[in-house]
Amino acid sequence: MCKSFTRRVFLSSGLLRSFNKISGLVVAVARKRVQDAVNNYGFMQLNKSFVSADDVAKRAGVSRSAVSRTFTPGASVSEETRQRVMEAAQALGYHVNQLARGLMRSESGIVCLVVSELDTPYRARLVRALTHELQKAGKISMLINTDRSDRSVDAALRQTLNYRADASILLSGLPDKAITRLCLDSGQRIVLINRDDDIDGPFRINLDDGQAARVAVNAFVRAGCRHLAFANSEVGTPSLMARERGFVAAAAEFGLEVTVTRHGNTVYDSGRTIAQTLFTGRKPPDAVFCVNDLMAFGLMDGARHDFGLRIPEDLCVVGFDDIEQSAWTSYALTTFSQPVDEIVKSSVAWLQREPDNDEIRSVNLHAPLIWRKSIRNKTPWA
Amino acid sequence: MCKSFTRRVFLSSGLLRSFNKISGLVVAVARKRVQDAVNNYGFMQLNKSFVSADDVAKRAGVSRSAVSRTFTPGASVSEETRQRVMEAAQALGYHVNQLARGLMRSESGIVCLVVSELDTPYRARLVRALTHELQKAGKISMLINTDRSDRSVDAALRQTLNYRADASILLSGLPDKAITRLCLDSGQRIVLINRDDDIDGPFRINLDDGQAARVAVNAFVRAGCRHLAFANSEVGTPSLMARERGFVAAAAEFGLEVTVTRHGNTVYDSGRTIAQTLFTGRKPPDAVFCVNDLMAFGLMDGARHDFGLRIPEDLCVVGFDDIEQSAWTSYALTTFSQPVDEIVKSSVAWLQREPDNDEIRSVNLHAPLIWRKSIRNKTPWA
DNA sequence: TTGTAGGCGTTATCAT
DNA sequence: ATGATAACGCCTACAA
Repeated sequence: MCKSFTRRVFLSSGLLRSFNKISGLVVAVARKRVQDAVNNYGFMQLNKSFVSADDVAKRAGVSRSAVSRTFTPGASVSEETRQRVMEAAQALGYHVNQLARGLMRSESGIVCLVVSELDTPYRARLVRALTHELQKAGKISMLINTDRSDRSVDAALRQTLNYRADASILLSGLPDKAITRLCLDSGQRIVLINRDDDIDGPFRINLDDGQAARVAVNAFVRAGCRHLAFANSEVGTPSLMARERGFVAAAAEFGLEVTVTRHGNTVYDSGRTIAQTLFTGRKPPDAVFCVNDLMAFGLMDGARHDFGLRIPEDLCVVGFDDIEQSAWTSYALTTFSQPVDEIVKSSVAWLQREPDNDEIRSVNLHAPLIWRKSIRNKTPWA
Repeated sequence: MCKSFTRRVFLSSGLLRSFNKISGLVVAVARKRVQDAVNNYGFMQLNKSFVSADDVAKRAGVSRSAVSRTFTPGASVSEETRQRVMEAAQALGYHVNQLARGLMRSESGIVCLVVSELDTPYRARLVRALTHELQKAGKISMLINTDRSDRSVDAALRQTLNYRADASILLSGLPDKAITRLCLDSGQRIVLINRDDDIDGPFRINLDDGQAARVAVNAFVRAGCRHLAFANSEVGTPSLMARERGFVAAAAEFGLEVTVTRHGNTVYDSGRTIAQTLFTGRKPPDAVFCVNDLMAFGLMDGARHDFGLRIPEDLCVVGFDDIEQSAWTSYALTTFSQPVDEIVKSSVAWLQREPDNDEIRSVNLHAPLIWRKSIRNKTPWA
């Protein structure tokens, strides 16, 4: 018999079974109710009804265990019973109840994605790729939005603990370090993307920001730029700061100074504001490395519209992320490409390893420079 | 005692309890192993260990039921026991196991978001807002990526059934109608956003596309445009087609013909391609309504760069969605705004209603026109 | 209000 | 290879 969750219409099957032992009459009544419901809703349209392994077992004439084994990859079942079970399952529309399975096994199959500002192009792309890859690996993703710093964030993160998530992937945001610890202690595997926290235990994925910054300086120098500037936000994420430090250091090797500006969030408007600051100053730059494509767009729009500068003739710009908009003709931004595929692949691969092999703990990926039209010399090293 | 899931290090507590009944000696051995593990991992750092309601009950000196009731909103517990339970729970770090709870209750607290092309700005914004609102409502979101039309999509959607999700919100993509039915029959509540499927049962949210199209025509006419065009993709989503039909119909009322073009997906490149077609034709338009902001950007870039057209002097453009980029200076696109907040609020509100009150089944929301600089007359009706 | 008992759907264990 | 049985952690009558 199928089980029904609906409270108003039927007796719950639990109750039904209890009655079963007491009196045949009551059972008959209960059956009638079910029949009525079936008539109301049409054939086999019971509200919120699920088929259990027990049902399948009965129909196939085997034990629950046989059913369980049929749906467990590494188990030993004879081909014949396997066939019969599958057939019965098909007919009844049976699917393993992951809630119950998760209760028994150590893994629930749930991976939780912790994200803030999901509508940022780069984040959205990453989440899209991650969910896809996780699905291919048979995992399901839970999305935790850490936008507001209310307590709702902590609550949500705790939720994933309550659902016994196997792992968490932290893309951004600032979940309390204590909660990260809690997840870790609960046996979750944790992946940190572009967040250089000093906690031990998670798998950390970072880009070689320093090297990228050096490449940017090189490109600018070869284009004949002399007045370098760096456009940063005030967010202060480790990876953002690494780009800044790297740029300043590499410029110093050429004997060049860098005008460093920081403003607001890492978004378009901040770039726009920085353009105002930079080009009204007494030493306007002829090259700007923006910590982010979004800021680069704002800076470019400001330079062009408010100051009539031509890019790349009067001003060279380099960004970071290579989001979709960078390829749009209005910007044609030369920028560093986030190796999204590599990030995703290595994350999921690590999640699938046995927790014992603790060799690798972090990975440093390379972000190649994508040449478009915001720097003068298209081929720097010919 | 805390329960441990790790297989390699400890005996499982289940085993431990069985032994408990057989021999005191074995128990002692098991305890010692646990102690060793504690020493290896540090204090209270057991691997994947969770506290159960039983543990809390023992510590608080009450029954399991009392603990359960304490964490069930509508239950009757005396203030005193409640206090003691909470205290014990705090000390032990107890959290309700939602997996087990979902097994008993009719609701799992899981809402599943079905999305394709998540990195589209509008989609990303919607998902961000949805997750936030759902979290506020105490729900947790599962993300289903329907990008590839492999069977992996169906598999993923089925997964949410297996996790007994309370509801699904379909933003896009083309999940098999049969599976939508399956979800419905399993008692899931379903919300359809901008997908005018003809299935009965789900809650449907749509925009008044026809009216928006009429407003667009009005705006063009008042700007003195005579040669109207409509830029569409070949995707053929109901809402996209509604905009097209509405635009053509409204133009007809003014005795104006519309050049309708459809190309590829609803993205930037398609707009670019359509610009080529439109402006090399023998009757180039002076006004284009793009079904989508992304296509509008492509069209604008094409018109400006490849044909030297000025916007809005030579060409007026209107888009749809009002994504972040529309406000960027390079585009300053006049466009219809997706009422994301209303969409999200009404979705979540409907999900929280009792399934019985079947009054409302669909909602039609208004998309206001946001005036920027891609149409000549800024104030059409003064 | 509280404790007891039984069941939710699954898997792991142990005999056979 | 198969079946019975005992967990997993929780909820909910029911009786006290």
